[in-house]
Amino acid sequence: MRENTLGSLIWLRLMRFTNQSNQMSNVFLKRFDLTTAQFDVLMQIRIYQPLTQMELAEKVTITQGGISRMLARLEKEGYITRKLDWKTKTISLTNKAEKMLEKVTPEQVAFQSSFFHDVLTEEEQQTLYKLMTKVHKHSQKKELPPV
Amino acid sequence: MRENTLGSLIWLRLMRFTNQSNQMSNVFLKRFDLTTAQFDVLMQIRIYQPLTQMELAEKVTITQGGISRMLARLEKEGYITRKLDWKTKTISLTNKAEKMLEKVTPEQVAFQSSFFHDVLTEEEQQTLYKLMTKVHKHSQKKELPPV
DNA sequence: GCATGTGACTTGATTAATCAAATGATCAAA
DNA sequence: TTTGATCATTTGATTAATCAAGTCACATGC
Repeated sequence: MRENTLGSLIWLRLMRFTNQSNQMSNVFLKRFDLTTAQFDVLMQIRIYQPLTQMELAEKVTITQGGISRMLARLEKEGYITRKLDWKTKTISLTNKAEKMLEKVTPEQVAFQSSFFHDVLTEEEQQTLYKLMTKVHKHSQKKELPPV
Repeated sequence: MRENTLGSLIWLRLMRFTNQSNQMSNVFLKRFDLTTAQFDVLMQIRIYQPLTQMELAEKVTITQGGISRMLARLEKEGYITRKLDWKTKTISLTNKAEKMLEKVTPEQVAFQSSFFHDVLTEEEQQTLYKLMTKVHKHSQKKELPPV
């Protein structure tokens, strides 16, 4: 047990939980023909539109190549448009996507929330959010030690 | 903002954090020619060996197909052996893997822990662990609503 | 003892992510 | 007005995961 610090236990829990709940979310969203990643991207566009691909990639922690292909798929589905302004493509949602999100978002939000709402009190949720925010913000500043 | 319940904010934080720290962990482990997933699998084998592929797949929340290929890779690298007992393959670590883990584990554990240790007090870590354990255990029991 | 079932694992097809090299558009300077 | 520099995006190669169908060894019932 010497090696199992509290931190590594937390890490494992977080990984297992997100992995698993992500899979469940994919199953849940299949009825709308969406993946969790796609829903996430569409929501970010909804909030921040219009924005560039780089900004979007940054927000959802995916590579530029990844966002390029993902947006190509969403564009083919008719959920977004990309227009070339100056040298940058700005992304916006189509009406089709707005309508779809209006319907799907409450369900998906309820689904996500149920993971926490069912077992934690309001106060515990506040605490969890506060702690994870601290941890997340810290990790974004983190430098990897040199090889 | 109506739609952003506390739960969905937590969900997003967790996803972003694990996604990002997982990527960082992959970079960190590259020096040992390992991925985070491989390290995770090897650690589980170390703790629970000997065990079957099904049990292992269950533990690391991956499909049977996934674990089959992953173990094939680890076997080719000389980290594990699989022998056919009755109709089940039991997996164990090789000496090579034991030695490697002895060296890598403390570093990886320290790396994981640093995400939490640097910004949370011991007590806050305890709280975070307790809350995530509750949430995780609950999610494992969760049934998806029917389509 | 043959046929059928079952359980554990593998594999083919598909999907989606990564990295790194290529493309394409604008700007800046000679 | 061509040449190079820079920046955003795309694309080819590779890796790894999923699902579902396939294999293989043993068990069980007729």
